[in-house]
Amino acid sequence: MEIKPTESELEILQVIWKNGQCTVRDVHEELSKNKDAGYTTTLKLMQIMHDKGMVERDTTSKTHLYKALVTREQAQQTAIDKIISTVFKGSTSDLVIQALGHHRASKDEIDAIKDYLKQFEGK
Amino acid sequence: MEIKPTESELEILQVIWKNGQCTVRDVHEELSKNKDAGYTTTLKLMQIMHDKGMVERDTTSKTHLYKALVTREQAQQTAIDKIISTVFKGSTSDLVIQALGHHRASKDEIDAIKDYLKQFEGK
DNA sequence: GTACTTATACGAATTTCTTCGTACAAAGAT
DNA sequence: ATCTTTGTACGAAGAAATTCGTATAAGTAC
Repeated sequence: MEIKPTESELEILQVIWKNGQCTVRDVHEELSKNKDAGYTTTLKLMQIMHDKGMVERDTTSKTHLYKALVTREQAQQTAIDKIISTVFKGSTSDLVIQALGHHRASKDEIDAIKDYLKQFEGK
Repeated sequence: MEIKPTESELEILQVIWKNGQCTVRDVHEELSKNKDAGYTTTLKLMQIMHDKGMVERDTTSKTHLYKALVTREQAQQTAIDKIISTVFKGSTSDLVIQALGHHRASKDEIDAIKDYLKQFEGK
């Protein structure tokens, strides 16, 4: 099964990922901070996401509760796969170096990466 | 100015980046290997890209020659920016670690990254 | 020169994504 | 009980991206 959230769906997923579970209103309030769209727009999108199997919902009470079925990790993986193949000629290291070059990471982040790389030492 | 090639535009840019310059037919032949679309579809897309200023073309002879105006590096940067903000909560190191985790890089690649990180040593 | 192939131009249909209006049901307030 | 608020459902308009058909001009082969 394909996991390819659209731009708007990703915005919504971010909110759900952060909160664990959300009502349409929760999501809408959050999105309203940065852009303005009508409430029913958010509702409709979330319904479509449900149709696509991206989220599940608890309809016990009138106000439905949504949870993500697509994990952030899955979405990350899909996103990375896509850009590695479309703009990085398949090269992971190109991606890594480009990422580090333009988004100056903090010392902690650099350290985390160095630690991570240590596991490849002996190989 | 915004640089945001669509999915199809990226496929085309890849071919142009690889070859330096291309005719519509060059691009179309290449794309045909992996997907099937009509020749005029590719043509139309390239014309649109030209309208958008993504490519330039030499129309001296009947068969036009296209070159990219958007560089691969620009596209890479745009792509990274986007996924860092949409799925990586703004964390560059998360992206790097996730990338390294799932796309096992070769030893050379790992070394390249380590070298790259050395420049942050003293800081 | 005539027929055939190869190009570009471009309008328009299709598809996908986004946005919104309207209808209506349920819950809450008075 | 009725009015107001808050919620879902859903059709459909709008916008953006993709696809293709047809017209037509420029080369190529004979």
